[in-house]
Amino acid sequence: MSSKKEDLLRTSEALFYQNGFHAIGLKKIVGESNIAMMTLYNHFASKDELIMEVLNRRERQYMEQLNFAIAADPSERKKISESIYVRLARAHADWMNGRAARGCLFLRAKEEYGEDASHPIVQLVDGHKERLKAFIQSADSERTTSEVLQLCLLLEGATALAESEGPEIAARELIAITERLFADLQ
Amino acid sequence: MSSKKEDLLRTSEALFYQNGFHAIGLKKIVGESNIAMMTLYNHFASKDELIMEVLNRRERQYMEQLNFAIAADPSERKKISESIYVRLARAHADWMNGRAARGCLFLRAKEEYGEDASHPIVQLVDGHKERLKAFIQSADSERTTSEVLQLCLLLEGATALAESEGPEIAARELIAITERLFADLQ
DNA sequence: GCTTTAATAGAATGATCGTTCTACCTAGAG
DNA sequence: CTCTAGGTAGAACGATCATTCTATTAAAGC
Repeated sequence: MSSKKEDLLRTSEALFYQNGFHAIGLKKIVGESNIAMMTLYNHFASKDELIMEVLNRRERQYMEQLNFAIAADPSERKKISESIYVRLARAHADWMNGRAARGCLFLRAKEEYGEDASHPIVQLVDGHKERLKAFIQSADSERTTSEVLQLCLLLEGATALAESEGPEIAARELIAITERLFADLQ
Repeated sequence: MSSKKEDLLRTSEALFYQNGFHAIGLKKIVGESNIAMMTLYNHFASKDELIMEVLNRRERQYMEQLNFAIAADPSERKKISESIYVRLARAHADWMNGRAARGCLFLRAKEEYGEDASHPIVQLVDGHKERLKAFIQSADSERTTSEVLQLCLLLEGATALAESEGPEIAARELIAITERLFADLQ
């Protein structure tokens, strides 16, 4: 991938997250990305398509982080017995900790473009949430559908709480709750 | 209060919640409100001030609902022993159940106007979250600060989960978690 | 009846929006 | 050297934004 396109995507994600999708203009985005307007339109047909690529990239990175967390790590014997849900919560906490706390970028996209449910951005977000549920379900098949939804509720709640309390506090409470609710089964 | 102003505030809240603050224009708002543009500017100095009045109204209504839930109801003897946190969770579930599921309007406002932290809208939202914490703390003084934050996390999580799963499912899981975590103390 | 107040429709303003166009430049491949 | 592909700056487009102005109307208080 062109390094210009890389710059554009990274900068776009930061600016969308910081300002919102409608609030930020393409002029500011290409300015901060140090590219020309036509370079953006050479890579993406429209602002909507840029947004969707940003979201797809972000989903890939987030899922990678969750996936890494549940992949067995032989060097960490004592944590191996930790429940899978607690490990997922820790991975989500790690995700939050390095970043600005401005909510879930996917939900924010759905909120801004959701006036009609058939909008491609909305469908992308709905797909993301479905894939996340399916991933959690498959990560621990012993858990019920209700437990899957409860972990989703906790992860979303931590992301939202971080917006007012900061990521560290939100992460701490997320892990505390997850440990009480989803301690190891055996 | 003028009935035109009432109409305007009610319509504005619905449109802001449905579309987002930047995404909806004042032309559409006055159109749907059946008022003239100058009537809006007769009541509010700017769009920002309209937004802040909408948010203040919403906070008043939400807090009223929470307050009603913990006020002792002598006709409901069997529920009187229910923990205060569970009753707050039920009140939040009731709040969600009648409404469209588009997240927390306060956090959305902060997300859209939060590029600088001194923006009046951001300060209003921060104040709202602080007041909510203080209310929960004072509603059950036996609980620790950490437990206050945990209930906040659950309420925020339910609001977010409702955006993908619907309010009924989110409400059900919120109450299930709250009952497990915060059953009555005695 | 007269005055004041609030509301009206609609145009105007200047800014910014997403998108497109033009004309020029640069670097690497053949 | 020449060709090509991708990048450049900057203007232009029509649409929409928040805000203001104008001129008119309807109702209520004295």
